[in-house]
Amino acid sequence: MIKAKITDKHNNILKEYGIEDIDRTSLSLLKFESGEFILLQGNTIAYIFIFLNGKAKVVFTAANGKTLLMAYYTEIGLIGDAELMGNKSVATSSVQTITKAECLGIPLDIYRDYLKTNLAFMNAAGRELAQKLHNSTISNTFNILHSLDARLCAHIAMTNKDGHFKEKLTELSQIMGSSYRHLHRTLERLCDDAILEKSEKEYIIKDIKALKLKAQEYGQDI
Amino acid sequence: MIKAKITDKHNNILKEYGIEDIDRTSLSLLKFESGEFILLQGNTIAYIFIFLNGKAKVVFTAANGKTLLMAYYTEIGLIGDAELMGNKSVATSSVQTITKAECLGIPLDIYRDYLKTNLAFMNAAGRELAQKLHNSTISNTFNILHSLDARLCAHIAMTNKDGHFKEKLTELSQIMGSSYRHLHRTLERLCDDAILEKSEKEYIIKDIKALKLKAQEYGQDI
DNA sequence: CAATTGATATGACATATGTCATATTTTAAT
DNA sequence: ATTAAAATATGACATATGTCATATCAATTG
Repeated sequence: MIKAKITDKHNNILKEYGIEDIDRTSLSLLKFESGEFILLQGNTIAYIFIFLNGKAKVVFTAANGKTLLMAYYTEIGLIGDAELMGNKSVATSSVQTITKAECLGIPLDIYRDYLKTNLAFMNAAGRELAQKLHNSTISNTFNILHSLDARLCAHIAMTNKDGHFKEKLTELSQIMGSSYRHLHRTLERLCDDAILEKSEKEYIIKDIKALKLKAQEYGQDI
Repeated sequence: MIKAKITDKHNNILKEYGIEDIDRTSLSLLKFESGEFILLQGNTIAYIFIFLNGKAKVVFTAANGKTLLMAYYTEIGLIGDAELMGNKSVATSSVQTITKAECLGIPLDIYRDYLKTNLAFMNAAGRELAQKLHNSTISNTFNILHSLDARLCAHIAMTNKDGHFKEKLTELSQIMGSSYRHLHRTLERLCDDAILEKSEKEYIIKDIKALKLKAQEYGQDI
């Protein structure tokens, strides 16, 4: 992750969150490579982030050590808001980029009190938190009602990089909450159905329409 | 549901939410019988509620019409906060009592703006919303990692009324996201294992320890 | 290069869960 | 009380998913 200076084009974003009068020199534009962690569950949170662009996944590590996929960031949104609002100093989940991504970082040592006494910000953060709760509900519903097949298709569609799908399957089975064996079987079937095609080192998405159809109305983001 | 007047003993609760200076005569103490709906998904929300006592379940109706169990209210907490914070005028889920329950009702036509410009309330509501999101995450994780058996035990333990378990099984299978057939099989097995016992019209909880053990760390409430 | 480890691949079998059919019982309506 | 509708109960079978064993392949290290 490298730090850069924020520019005037970020002004309207800050304004959306009601924090346009914040000191620009105390903010950072953070550029993450694919695979980097923006938040790591259990670690102290030093910044609240405004996710700007790219894609990231939210994963939660359960008490038994299993790590599960919870949500994605694909649009502008807050990271760390749940912890700020909940008065938690450590991250309650992890956020890991799956493409290059950019965030604005707002240092909490300076601005925690400012944010929590800023009505416009509290309203914006509350609105996002409500949306995240709703997304979590939708996701929960989807998980209960659908098979790995559908969840996997949703994941592949979401993480789609120009028609290629390449992830470490051992890890993927973990975050999808399935066994490696079953994940592999399910991928095999998607190949049999000509939705995917296996090449040497990755899967090619051959039928994105069918993929999205199987993923159905799994319309969660952020 | 019957309305009653609030009393001085509610003052400290109002204070916890930073709304102790609200006009008492505009508030109602609402008493619900078991099975009544405090919120009905899709209906306009006229009040934000402070759940005081009793037990209630949060259920969500998906696009396909299936209704699923999301959470419980067992302690003091807000109902309708997600909609208020998310600027939704209609309920995004339903809340139905499973015992007698009491709520304070704060009429939104009068107090919506007041609440959203009240920093203490916004902080309290934000804190609760963050907690609900976290509970939803825990619940989601539990659902992915565990079988109906464990989820059912958690539900029976949660709704336990002095050792008796009596619910409409067709409806229960719906909200647990399982088929009736499988729910019945699972209850049968709990009887085989002497955790439940079937009597004429209900199940008796014979081994609450074993029940809670199977339900594991499903520690979600509100 | 050999050896070890992690990742991928696959068969065999067990358990979880869904679907369908169908019978019985209970509840509600006439 | 009679009938219709809803709820309960259960068998049979199919599909989803997990566990275990094992083989191959790739990457890493000494």
